Amino acid sequence: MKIEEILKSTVPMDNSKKIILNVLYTQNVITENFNEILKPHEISGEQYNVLRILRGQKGNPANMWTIQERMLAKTSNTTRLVDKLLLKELVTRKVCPENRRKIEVLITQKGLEVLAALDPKVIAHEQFFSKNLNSEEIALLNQLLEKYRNQ
Amino acid sequence: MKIEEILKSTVPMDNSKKIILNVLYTQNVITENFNEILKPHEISGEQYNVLRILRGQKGNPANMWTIQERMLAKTSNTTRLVDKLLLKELVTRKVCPENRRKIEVLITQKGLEVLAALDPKVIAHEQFFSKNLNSEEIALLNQLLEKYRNQ
DNA sequence: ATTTTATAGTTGTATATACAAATGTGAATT
DNA sequence: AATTCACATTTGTATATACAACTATAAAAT
Repeated sequence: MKIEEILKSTVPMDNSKKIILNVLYTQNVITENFNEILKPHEISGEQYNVLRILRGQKGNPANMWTIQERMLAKTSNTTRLVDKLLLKELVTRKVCPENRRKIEVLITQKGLEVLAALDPKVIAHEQFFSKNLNSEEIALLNQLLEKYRNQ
Repeated sequence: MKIEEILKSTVPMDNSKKIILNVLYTQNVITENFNEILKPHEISGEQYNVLRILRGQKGNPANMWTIQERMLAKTSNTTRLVDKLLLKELVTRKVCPENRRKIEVLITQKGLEVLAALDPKVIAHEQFFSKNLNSEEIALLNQLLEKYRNQ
């Protein structure tokens, strides 16, 4: 459905405005859908994001700054996100012995199992949304988004 | 910048996953930039959204449901958003005389003035992001996003 | 007329987010 | 060695969001 119909706009919209609304609305649709997938596993989207970053470390610990810079929303409070994951025993944290200001965060076996259970659902989620586009269109959409935000 | 560089991904990513990350990240960039514009006017993005809907009513009152269905994020608590706008005297609310369950919300002169002050900044914001695309690419990006989320 | 069902909005509560200030540690300067 | 500066993370606090339960009103059914 076109964005004007969704938002029941009565006046015609500039294409530049439409992109903003389309990006914001598409993000909402994706996020709501993804939250449904996460709900039975009792983790939030941001917590999932942290777990993915930690798995990507392949056994190396990540400190708070490393996690922060790899996250989508840089404004998140990483300390508290890690606190929540710690309570669920999905990560461990300890002070770095070389530099006691730093914290070493690692994903646990339990954390890896949660991700493994989610993996097929996440792939299905990604493909669900792109199934209406052919591979050229998918590549083109990525290029246009990257070009769009390149200031 | 490409999304893999931004998120410092070490492994190559599927294009379907990239779209998700590109949409989420682009939304973050747009929203952060827009919040900077709103900050001096002391309203949030959601509050701005409600004011725009009310101005679009052209003098007709909007009830809570009408506001809700025209908002980007349908999960927002419209009552409390309107409460905040009421405190700032940007809207009025009264019980609908025909159906006392309904609430009639109207934008005030002060609300219209806030929007009027923001209008040029909002247009500049929209055009700032699309300046790297030509008009065909802008139209194409809208089409692809609409096709993408069409399930 | 009374009860049931549907509609419209509000409130409670728990959790999340935003942003600034504070804390603790290490490195550099005097 | 003491002071200053930079770095890494945490904490406080105010605001926002999510979701369910609740209240009030209207319409429909008995």
